[in-house]
Amino acid sequence: MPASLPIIEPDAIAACCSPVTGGVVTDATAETLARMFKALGEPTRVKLLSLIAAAPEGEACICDLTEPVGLSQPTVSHHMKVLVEAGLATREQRGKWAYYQVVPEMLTSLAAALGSSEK
Amino acid sequence: MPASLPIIEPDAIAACCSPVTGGVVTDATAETLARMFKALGEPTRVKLLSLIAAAPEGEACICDLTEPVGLSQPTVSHHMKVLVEAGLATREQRGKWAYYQVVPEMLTSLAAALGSSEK
DNA sequence: GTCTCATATCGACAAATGTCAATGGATGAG
DNA sequence: CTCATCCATTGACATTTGTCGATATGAGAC
Repeated sequence: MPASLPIIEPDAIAACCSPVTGGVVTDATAETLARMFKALGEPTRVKLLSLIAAAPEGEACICDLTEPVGLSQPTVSHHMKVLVEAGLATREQRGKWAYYQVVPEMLTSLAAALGSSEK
Repeated sequence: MPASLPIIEPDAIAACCSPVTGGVVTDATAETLARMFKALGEPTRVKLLSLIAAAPEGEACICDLTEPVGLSQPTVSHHMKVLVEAGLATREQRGKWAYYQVVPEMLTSLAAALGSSEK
């Protein structure tokens, strides 16, 4: 990709995205939602999010993650970048380590976009 | 793909999938969730689901969908197949038309897998 | 039966994606 | 300073994916 897409901000969905089943979504909304769903569309990334959420303090570095998922360090780093760019995780550099956390508000926003058309 | 994957049944997640943020998910759970998220990982398919949900009677045929999404009939048919195989939509043949509906339970199950780690 | 219409499938193609080995940067220890 | 460690980036490759035109299937209408 020529220039990577802007990172989706935590409040992007709450503002932009009407629920999928509550009227036809705009193209922009479909695009935004799809970007986040696509990030969740790989088993490895689902597991990575799960691992981070379950880790002590709710954070983990790359070195904590490579062994559980059984992939190389560059590959895990790549997956984490995808998750961060989708707004589903954050990255914080502390010393030599990069600590990743999940963004729960983003997950709940996504959940809202899926299910909030209850009648 | 040599043989297409089995269609995910509506109650598959409720049984299999612990919430992503509520402990480390199994490989099987990550796989199942990722299959459904991947189906939602295309703007076109998000819009298709939205269009069907918003259609009268909550159903639509391919011919109703091609014009709104601006894609060819084979392409729309392909996308709908993906959604059906992910368990997010159903297909019912009535006369010459194939009527598609969304599976709301699947969406709510997915939402539950995303957000049900509230504390 | 034939003909038409709605849809699915096939074949092809370009683009995107997941993966790794090798390399590059940055940080802290000595 | 040098060295080791953690991570990101690069380049390469095979696989997957989205798209279309062409064709096949299947269900009425006649």
